[in-house]
Amino acid sequence: MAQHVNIYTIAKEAGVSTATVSRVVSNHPSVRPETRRKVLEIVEKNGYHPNQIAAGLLKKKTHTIGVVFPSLENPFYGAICSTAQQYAQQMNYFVQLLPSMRRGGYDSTLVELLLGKRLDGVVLSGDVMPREPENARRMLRQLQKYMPVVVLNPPDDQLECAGLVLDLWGGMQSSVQHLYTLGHRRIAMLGGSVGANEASSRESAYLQSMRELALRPFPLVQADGCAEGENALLQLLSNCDAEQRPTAIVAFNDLVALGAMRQLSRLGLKVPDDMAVIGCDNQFFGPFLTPSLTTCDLHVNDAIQYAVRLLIQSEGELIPSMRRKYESVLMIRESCGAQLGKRNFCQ
Amino acid sequence: MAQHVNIYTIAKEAGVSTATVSRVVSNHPSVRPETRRKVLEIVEKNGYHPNQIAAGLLKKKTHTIGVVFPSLENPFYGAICSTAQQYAQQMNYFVQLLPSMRRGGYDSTLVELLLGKRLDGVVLSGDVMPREPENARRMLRQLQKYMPVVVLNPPDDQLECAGLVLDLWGGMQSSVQHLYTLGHRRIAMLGGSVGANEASSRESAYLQSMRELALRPFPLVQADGCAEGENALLQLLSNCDAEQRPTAIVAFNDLVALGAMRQLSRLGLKVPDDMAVIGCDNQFFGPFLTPSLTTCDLHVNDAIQYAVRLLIQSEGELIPSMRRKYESVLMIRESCGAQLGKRNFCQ
DNA sequence: TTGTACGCGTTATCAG
DNA sequence: CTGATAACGCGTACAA
Repeated sequence: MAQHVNIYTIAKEAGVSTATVSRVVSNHPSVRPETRRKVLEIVEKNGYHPNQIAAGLLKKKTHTIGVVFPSLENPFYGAICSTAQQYAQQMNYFVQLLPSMRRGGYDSTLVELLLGKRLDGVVLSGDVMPREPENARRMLRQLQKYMPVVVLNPPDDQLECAGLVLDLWGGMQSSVQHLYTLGHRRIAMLGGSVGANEASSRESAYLQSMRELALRPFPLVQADGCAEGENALLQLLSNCDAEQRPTAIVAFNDLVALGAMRQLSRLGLKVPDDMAVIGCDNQFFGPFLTPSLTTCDLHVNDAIQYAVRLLIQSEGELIPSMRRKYESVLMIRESCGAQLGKRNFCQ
Repeated sequence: MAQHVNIYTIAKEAGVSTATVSRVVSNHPSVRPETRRKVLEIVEKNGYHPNQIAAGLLKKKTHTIGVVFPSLENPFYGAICSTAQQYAQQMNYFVQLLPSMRRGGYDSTLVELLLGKRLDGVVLSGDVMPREPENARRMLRQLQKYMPVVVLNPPDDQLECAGLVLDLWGGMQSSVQHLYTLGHRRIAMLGGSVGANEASSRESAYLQSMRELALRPFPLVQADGCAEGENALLQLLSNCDAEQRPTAIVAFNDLVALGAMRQLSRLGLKVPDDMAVIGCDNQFFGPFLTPSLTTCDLHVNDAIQYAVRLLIQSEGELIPSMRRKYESVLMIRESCGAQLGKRNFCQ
């Protein structure tokens, strides 16, 4: 495979200095048109492509931001990468995908990795933070010593970082409240990952919301993803007799909701008549299910877009510690049974 | 924000040469244990993180492969990135996301970009190739002069490149054939993007399959994505009277199929009894719809995994021009009405 | 307007 | 086992 020609080759062949070649390829104005033309000709002839690695070494800028996520299997993180990509592109930046190595929290190798890459900034999606607050604090401090960081859903309010906070808590609360308003009294929560921060947030929101409404919460069933959602529903129903079974479920996310709905249809239970379902995330497929899925939009796109903007605008400087909250709004569709205009909301 | 310390600082403070520091941090065996210990101590104390950019400059290796795609909105490309990411990670490589700038084909700036980044290789997903064969050929030649390339679904058999070919043609054919076997005679194709290569492949497969079965093809309706699928179905039905309407549709992909199914349910038409539906792509949500979606698995994951492997194993050398085909298999579920064991296949 | 020369932070080579 | 030094390819003061 052909060797890349470098700036020296071009300079020599064009009979000018490397400085001039550099000026030509970076569109510096102060170069005689004729010289420019000649250099460009040689550049074209030899197929010269300036080495951005070398340039970056000197300029201390990679024009690249990293996005760290636990797994792209989950479309939630896929959407995050997608949004980050789109917005970065507008700003003439690039995105590098950085999976967290260990399931459930990153270790110090990730910090080494990120710092070694000299990225211009990094977005940490919430679930990649270490469990132990002490570790999280230490890693973040180490990282932020050298690199701008934005954390999506920081696990801890005390953590010194720029944190964008999705309202998972409020989303769960509105969902439960909405179902209550529709007349439901036996409301279950379905799914959640063991020990995940967001999960515990949603779970505690569920438990507290139920308590405030003087309702008895159902035991939580772990699940993430469609297949697990299918199983979790079965497990939920097998835990109680038919008379005491929930009349409504709030799923951990839209995937779990989808799995649950599938299982319900298999069992011959109609959504929303026999069982109301509310998801969480507002994934693309929600409006197109039958019945369409009531879910909670977390405005994660806004958050990611802001994250990317913060990182780029920081210009390599530390982003001051702060929190910015994003509102969650319930997207009321059919699966919750709130057929607007057909049914009395407060029956 | 703190400056990164460099290898000189460490060397001086540890009282050794930069060469020794380099050997220590890269685990070179020939260094006295005591020296190593001492250096590591200084490294730890000062928070030294070797600059991979600088290392890459010398080693001419970025440990990064690029994935070029038209848009991450479409989960098909999301899955591609995800798979590439996972497999690259196993081989200790990284993935950089590279959107094609222009809708419908990349221009020469993309080549400049890729070459400038000195990536270790690049996967071009099919739809990013230029329309005009002449341009495609030229860009690919330019790119492959310096960088290993694998093309997913190359638009042209003559194109000199390593091409992984998904069997979109065969997938469409099996779908039509399957519906025919189930007794359908009025089979429509729904969706496709204007001028896209894969699209035209599927479209021509549809037309030819219908011809071979002595059936009259329905006029093609453009669509991609769920929302467009919804509309396309309406358009399809409005083009013919009720007696002549199709009894089965093959969708351009699973997104279009989902949109179509939604619209059908809105119109009160039952899938598969009133209308059989087959998708294409085998997206994650298919098994969990009601009815579950019959679709065509293209083994795109296998292809991408192989692409990444090829690129990494090429070690920077040109990958010989070749074609490797991936089989497509029909995932028969409920939406086509072939309820196995319930209905006679060859009625 | 153009050229010289140095620095960016590593690693590899070669001599000791 | 260790050190000195030359690449790697580019940008940019500074001088001309």
